[in-house]
Amino acid sequence: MKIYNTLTRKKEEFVPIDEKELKIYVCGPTVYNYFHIGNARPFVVFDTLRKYLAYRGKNVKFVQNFTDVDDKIINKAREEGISAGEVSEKYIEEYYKDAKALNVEKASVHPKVTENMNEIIAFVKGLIDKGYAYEVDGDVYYSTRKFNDYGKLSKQNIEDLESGARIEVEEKKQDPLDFALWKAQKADDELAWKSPWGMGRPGWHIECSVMSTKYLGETIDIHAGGQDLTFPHHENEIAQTEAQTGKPFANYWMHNGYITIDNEKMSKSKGNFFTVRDILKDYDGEVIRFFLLSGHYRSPINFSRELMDQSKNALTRMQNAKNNLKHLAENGSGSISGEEAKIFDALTKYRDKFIAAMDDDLNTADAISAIFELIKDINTATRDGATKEFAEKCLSLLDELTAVLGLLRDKAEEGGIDDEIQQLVDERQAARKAKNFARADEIRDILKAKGITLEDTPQGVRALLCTDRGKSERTIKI
RNA sequence: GGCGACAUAGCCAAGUGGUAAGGCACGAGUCUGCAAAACUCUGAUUCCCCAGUUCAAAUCUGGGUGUCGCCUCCA
Repeated sequence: MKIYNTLTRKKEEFVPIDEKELKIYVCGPTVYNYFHIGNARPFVVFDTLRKYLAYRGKNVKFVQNFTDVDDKIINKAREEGISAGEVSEKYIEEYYKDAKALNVEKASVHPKVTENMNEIIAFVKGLIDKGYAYEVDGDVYYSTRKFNDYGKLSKQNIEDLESGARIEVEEKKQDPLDFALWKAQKADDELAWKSPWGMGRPGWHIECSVMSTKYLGETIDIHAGGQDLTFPHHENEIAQTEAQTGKPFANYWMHNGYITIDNEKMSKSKGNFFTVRDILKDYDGEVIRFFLLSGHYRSPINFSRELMDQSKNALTRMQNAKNNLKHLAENGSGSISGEEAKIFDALTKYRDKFIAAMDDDLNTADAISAIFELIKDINTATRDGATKEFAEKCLSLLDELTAVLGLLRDKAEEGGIDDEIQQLVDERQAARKAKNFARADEIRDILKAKGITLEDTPQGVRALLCTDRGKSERTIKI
C-alpha cells in the first residue's frame, strides 16, 4: 500500500515496523461539545484506513485520545455550573453515540489526559533534565531552538516562524517560538495537578507525545490528524518526542483535508459549522460517511445540503442493489448455473480494482466507483432473476467491499410484520389477481402510511420498512 | 513576508504521458395494471488561460489568472 507522507511530501510504499502489529495514533477530540462534520472527517477517514488494513489481514493497534484537559472545557464548565470532569464525561459519551452512527469503531485504546498525568509529568521532567525545557514561575516551556529538526514536518524555516510569531506580553518565554509544556494554575477553579513545578496542568501538545509513546512505543507507524494540526501541534509533538527518545516519532504522517462551507474552512471559531448530531436529524450516519468518503481524503470537501442529497441518492442505489440481492437469495432457489459462474468470475475483477484503489493512498472515491461498476454488472446479471446461490455469492462480494468502507451495515430490525399487515398484503394480492387495482393501491397506501412500502417483483411481493434513515428490507410471506 | 493546496460535464468526483472512470440531476426508451427498482440510449472533440517539451499531455516544464489553507485555538 502506498501512503502520502506529509513528512516527505511524497507517496511512499507503506512498510510497517512490525508486521505482527501496526501502530496508529490519531489525534482525537477535545471533549467540550458535540463534534462537527469537519471533526468527523479524520475519524471516518482513519477508521476506514484501519478497516482496510484489517481487511488486508493486518493486526492494527489503533489509539485515539480524548483531550479532557483544556481551557475550552474549563470555560464550558463555568458556563454550565458543573465540573470540568462532568463536561468531558458527558461529551465523551456523546462522541461514542455519534461515532457509532457514523460506523466508526472504538479505538483499541481511547486514553484520556487526566488518566496519564503521572506519565506527562515524568515526560516533562525528562525534557528538562535533557536540557530541552526550562521552568519559569511554575510554567515549563520547550526550547524550540534546541531541537535541530524543528520545522521538518511543516517545512517551516525557523527564522521565518520567528518573524511571524505572536509574542504575548504576559509570557515569560525565553524565545517567542518556545511553547508551553506545563502551565501553572491561575485560578482556583482551574483543573490542576501537583507537579515538581507546583500546581498546574499540561500544555496541549505534550499529551499526544506521552500517550502515543505510552500505548504504542517510541516509534509508531502512522500518526494522523487534520491538516490544521500539522503546525504547530504535530511539529511540536515531534520536537518533544524525538528530543526525549532520540528516535523517529512516526514513520508516516497522514493529514486529511478540510470540510468547507461555501468554500471556506469549517471551524468552531468561525462559527460556520454543522454538528454531526444535527445532520443526523436529516440524514443517516451512513450518508454522512459516504459523503466523507466520496472524495479523496486529502482534498477539501464542500458541505451543503445539495451534496448531502446527492450522497443520499447514491447510497440508495447501493442499498437497492443489496436489497435486491437479499430478496433473490431469500426467495430464489437452485445452485449456480454455468453461465452465472462465468459471470461471477468476471465480477471478481472489481475486487481487484477496489484493492488497487485503496492501496493507492486510500483512494476511496475510486474504490466507490469500483463498487458501482460491480453493482451495475450484478443488476444486469440478475435483471431477469437468478439462482439462489448466484445471488448469495454476489451479495457476499458486495458486502465484503462495502464493509471495508463501513457502508451498508445491516441495521437491527425493529418490530415485525404482524398478522394484520400480513392480512392486508394477502388481500392486496387477491385484489390484484382479480384486477381490482383500486383496492390494491388503497392497501398499498394504507401500508405506506405505516411506513411500509410494497414492491412487486418477479419473485413476489417485497415489503420495505421505511425509516427516516432509508429503507431496510423485511421478509414477508407471500 | 514564509510554506502549501486546488482549478476536469448542470452538480459531485477519479484519472499524473497513450487518446476522458463512477455517482447525482435531466431527457428518451424497455419492463410494469400502476408504482418502485433495474436495464438501454443521450451528455466534456475536451480537462482555467498562454507558451514549451514529446510521436503522444488533463497528466511534464515555464509563465499567467482565480479560489482556498497554514504560519494564532482549530479535525
